[in-house]
Amino acid sequence: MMESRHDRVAARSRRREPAQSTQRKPTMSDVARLAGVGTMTVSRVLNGKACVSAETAKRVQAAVEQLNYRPNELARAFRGQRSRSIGLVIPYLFDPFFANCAQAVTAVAREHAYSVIITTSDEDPDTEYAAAEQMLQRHVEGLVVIPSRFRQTRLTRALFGKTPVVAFDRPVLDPSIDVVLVQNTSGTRRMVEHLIEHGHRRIACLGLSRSLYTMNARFLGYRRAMQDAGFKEDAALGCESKEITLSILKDKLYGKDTPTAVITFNTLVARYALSAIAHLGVKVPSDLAFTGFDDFDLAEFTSPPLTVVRQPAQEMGQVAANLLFERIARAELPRTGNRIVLPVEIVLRRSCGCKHRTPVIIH
Amino acid sequence: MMESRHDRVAARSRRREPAQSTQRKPTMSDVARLAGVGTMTVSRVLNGKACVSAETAKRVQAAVEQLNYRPNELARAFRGQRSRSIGLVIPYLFDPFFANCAQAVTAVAREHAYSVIITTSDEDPDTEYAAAEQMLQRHVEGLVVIPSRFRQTRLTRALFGKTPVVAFDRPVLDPSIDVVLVQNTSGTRRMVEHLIEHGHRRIACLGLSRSLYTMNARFLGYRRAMQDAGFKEDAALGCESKEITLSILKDKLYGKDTPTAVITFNTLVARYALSAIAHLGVKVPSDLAFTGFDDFDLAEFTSPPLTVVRQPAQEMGQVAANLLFERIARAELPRTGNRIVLPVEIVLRRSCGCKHRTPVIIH
DNA sequence: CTGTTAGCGCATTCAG
DNA sequence: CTGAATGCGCTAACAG
Repeated sequence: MMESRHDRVAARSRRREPAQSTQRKPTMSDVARLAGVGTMTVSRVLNGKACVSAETAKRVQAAVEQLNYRPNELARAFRGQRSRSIGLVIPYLFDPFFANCAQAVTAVAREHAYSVIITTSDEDPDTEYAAAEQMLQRHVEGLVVIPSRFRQTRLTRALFGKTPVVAFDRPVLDPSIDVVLVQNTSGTRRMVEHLIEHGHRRIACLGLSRSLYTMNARFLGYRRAMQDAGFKEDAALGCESKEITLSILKDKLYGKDTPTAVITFNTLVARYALSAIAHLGVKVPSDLAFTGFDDFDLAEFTSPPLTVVRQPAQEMGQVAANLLFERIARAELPRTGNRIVLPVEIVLRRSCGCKHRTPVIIH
Repeated sequence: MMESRHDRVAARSRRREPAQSTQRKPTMSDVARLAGVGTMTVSRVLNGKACVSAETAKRVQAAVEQLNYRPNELARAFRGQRSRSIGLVIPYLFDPFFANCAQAVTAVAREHAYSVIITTSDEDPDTEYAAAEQMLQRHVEGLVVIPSRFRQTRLTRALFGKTPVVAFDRPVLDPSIDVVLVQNTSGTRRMVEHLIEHGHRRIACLGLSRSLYTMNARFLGYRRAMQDAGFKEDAALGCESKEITLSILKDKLYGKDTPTAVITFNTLVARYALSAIAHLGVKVPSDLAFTGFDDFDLAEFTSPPLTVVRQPAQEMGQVAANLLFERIARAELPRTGNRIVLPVEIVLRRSCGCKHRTPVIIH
């Protein structure tokens, strides 16, 4: 029985001998052998540790080139407890707003020479949870996430242990987690106030469920502005589809107390509403002033150009990612996380009733 | 000296003893100890190998739950030579077209329980190359990539070795790499033919450099249609900015042989052109018929609604990812790769001169 | 059905 | 300044 084991070992060594030109990727010891040094020396050269003579360093470099050696990041991460990767969890990628956030995060990660593992949660808390868990199992060094529905998200500090997490666009319940937001409430309020300055009194808002943090925050801004002005709220927060939105809008516009202005709470709902408005033959802004939350590339070319609250998507992703890398560098978790709120801009085009030939931006 | 080593080892064992409630994540041997079995048994249970009695399996499960054990994916990947991850390299994420592609890829990956490492190349061959190399070092099992400029991309089979790669949206030079494309040329040709049917003879095209595969392919479709009809080409393929596009369009529209119709080759250029057209006060479609390549969410709400060639972004990502997973499963590389071309649709709205109240889609 | 042994490729000890 | 030994957590290959 000793025999058989010996044989195996021998076979193994034999297999390893060539180490060259076979399909197997070269390892550090291949490099070491070729350079006539120990593996540690190679490791040191690769990691730029000073304590290697220029002489040997050069020999090692040469061997690396010759073998076209590339360190196995997997082994390195496994051994060194540092995976040089972060996780990114967002609801969707087909929403340009989220995509812009993601772009910023990947850009920051690249600056730090980190990889990004990305997953879409589809706004589903379970998918989100599974994604986070999966990333943790991959030992990401940190996580940037746009949490799904506020009250339902299963993301907690307990799950993450000592892995830093930054939430953005929407907060999580756990106050020890950093969060980066935009001025949802005040942005919306200012937009509604602008509508009021145009002389509107009956202003409707259109959005999705208030169980989404941003929807609720924007609704609160709307409510605040309306209450301050002493006007009556007119909210429809179930615009889940083009059809539903059409029927909601039809009811409103053909009913009594017809609104003379609306604000939509995101681009998706704006699209549904625009579609309904076109269908109903309503003229914007003469019959109905139209405003939205979240700018988009072609907002200037809709008819009429849309007045919107613009949120800094890229900046938000960037700030969130930078915050995460700070945490990673510091390697200590705060009792209570940061809460950063980024300013929004009001972009006045013509759908609100303004006559500007080019957009006017208010900070 | 034997002493000292012995001491170290002893210290180590001691440190390991508790294995409980400390910060350290539980390992398989923690589970094994708790369940009173060997680590292999735990491994087998976790990987669903049948050869474990239901009895022990249950004990192991219980131990896993109790310790809240999660396997270390890094170790697993390192050991098993299977990282269960793929790489995704795309030019940008802020372009909705690319973002949609990415969304589809991540969705397919999730179905396969694979992670996705994402990087944006910014259309830069060097960044792209570095990204690919980085992913290879992380031992992704495959790569899905939208290559940067055709002739410059440094992505080659040699770089990838036996790791499968699927290119999409744009091909690579290496014919052994699978590629998924859309009907760029014929789509554009059909669109131009439609313009011709509307009675246009002087049709200009606006795009970016032909060094981008898609630009060139679309230009070829334009050229083909114009030549077939016996009309003169009028191409401007340097629309790199809003300003440049404005000056190009101004020259064209105020010059002689004024075009009566244009086709833009992507959404970015469409935006530049739309801006210029608004600036110049040109009426669409009466003064100038307008068409584009690549549909977008709000194309219906521009003024007038835009007629475009619609390309199946999500489907392309999906097909590419599925192809990759096939290759991964098969574990053998083909001499010559697949070349899949997906059909596009012509979406007739009103900017081309059609009077449709709702879009008409031609397959 | 279950346990033992060994090693994936690297970097952290420690000893020269 | 350099090298040898050791083990990260897991699983393939065997041995019982």
